[in-house]
Amino acid sequence: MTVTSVGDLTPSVQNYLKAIWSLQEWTTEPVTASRIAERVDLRTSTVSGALAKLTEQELIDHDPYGAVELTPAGRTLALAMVRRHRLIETFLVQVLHYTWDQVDDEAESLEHAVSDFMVDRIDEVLGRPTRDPHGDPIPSAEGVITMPDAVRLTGVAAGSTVLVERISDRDPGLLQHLASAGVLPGARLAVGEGEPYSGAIEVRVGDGAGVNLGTPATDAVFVTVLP
Amino acid sequence: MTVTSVGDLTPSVQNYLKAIWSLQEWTTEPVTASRIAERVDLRTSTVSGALAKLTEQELIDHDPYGAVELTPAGRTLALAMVRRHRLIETFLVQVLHYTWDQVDDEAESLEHAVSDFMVDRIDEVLGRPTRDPHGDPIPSAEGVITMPDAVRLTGVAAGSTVLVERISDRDPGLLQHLASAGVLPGARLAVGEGEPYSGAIEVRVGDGAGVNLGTPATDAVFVTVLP
DNA sequence: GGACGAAGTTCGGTGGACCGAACTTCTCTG
DNA sequence: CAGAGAAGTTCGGTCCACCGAACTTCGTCC
Repeated sequence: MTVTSVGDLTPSVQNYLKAIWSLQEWTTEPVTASRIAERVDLRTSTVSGALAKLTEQELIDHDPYGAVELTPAGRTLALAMVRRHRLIETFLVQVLHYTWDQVDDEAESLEHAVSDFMVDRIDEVLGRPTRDPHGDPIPSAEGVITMPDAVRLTGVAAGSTVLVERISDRDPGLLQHLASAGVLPGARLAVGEGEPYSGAIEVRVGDGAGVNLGTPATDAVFVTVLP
Repeated sequence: MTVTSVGDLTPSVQNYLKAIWSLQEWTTEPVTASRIAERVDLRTSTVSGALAKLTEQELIDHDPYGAVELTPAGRTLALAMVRRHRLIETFLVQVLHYTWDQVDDEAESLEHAVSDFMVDRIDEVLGRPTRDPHGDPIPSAEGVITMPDAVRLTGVAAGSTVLVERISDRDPGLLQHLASAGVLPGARLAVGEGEPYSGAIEVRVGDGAGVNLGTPATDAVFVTVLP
């Protein structure tokens, strides 16, 4: 009795799967119960119980005290949730004129309520987009996702010119700050030195003025280095 | 500690309030526990318990074995849910190109997930509509609703010309049938005789061909009689 | 006015999702 | 290599929403 549609899952299960997938989207750090708990904002005791059920439903592999991994079935469902989330975000921005720092919360609740039919309609109306407003890739209806090979701005050498691929943070304040500085997906940045030992980087957007970005910000910005 | 926003209510409470309001939108029949149960598709024992809680929250007036009535606070919240529902339906039709028989189920789940902010955005994008795709009036953000004074097609005398104001049914099959016959809000109908004692009515839409409508259909169609 | 059936209520029980507190396991460090 | 602290698990308990079965109330009709 394998689950085939994400609509058959409870909202809570949908959330766990998406959280687990997200936690390993951009790193290879093992996914642990406490990291999941932090992500979904629940106690570890709650998560621990949930992991047992997910294991039983064969959506994850998890041996006690060990790391969590999605099974193929779990991954497929998680990607369906990620697809929902990112399509909804894109829709909110393009059709309802949300700003990109407003979409996450709204998408978080809508993603559990929309039907597969509606997801497809949204996809169609938007012209089957491949990136969401943060630059994140949108999985296809078949569950295929192609990750841009981007690096964190934090590690980029001074003097480089880079293209912003995606902004990973969910904090609206930081997103607003980056947006007002012009650091958006698709922007071209000239990377300079920061104040020595400050951990900050000086960045010029297009041909505009320079901005100083500290590590919280540079960690959130993923770029490809241009030749 | 009076509730002010519909978002503070549980989905279940939201449903009860909307159901109670809907049950007295077009009739003055007393709203009873069993009618509510039928509407929300739950057992009367469940509804009975729920009514006790709603009473305690001062959203309804209900003395045991008696009829149910919304308090002013309950009515305001119910109207907010009706507003959500009808705006979402309109949005699904106009923006996502749903047909009018597809919108009800989708709106039913979305209405619990959207934020007040999103409701307002939808309202704005649609140009602050006053009727939904079925012709039902949409309450304003302030909770004002103006009912068209329409009558059921069932009672209209042969020979009249009428304007379709609204279609009240939620059965997709009936809605499709009426739509394909051209019986839509805004349509002009010439009402004729039906087969004697059949309970049916012959109706001509615009200048098209005639259709026979039985009572299930004519009961669902609300019209104003033109001079 | 009494009895019957329909409508409504009460009550015990279920399942999901969550919590805090107590306990176990793991890991790292002295 | 022992033990402390962090991470993870277990367990009892809560709340919500629902159900079925048993019971009560109401209206009506003979």
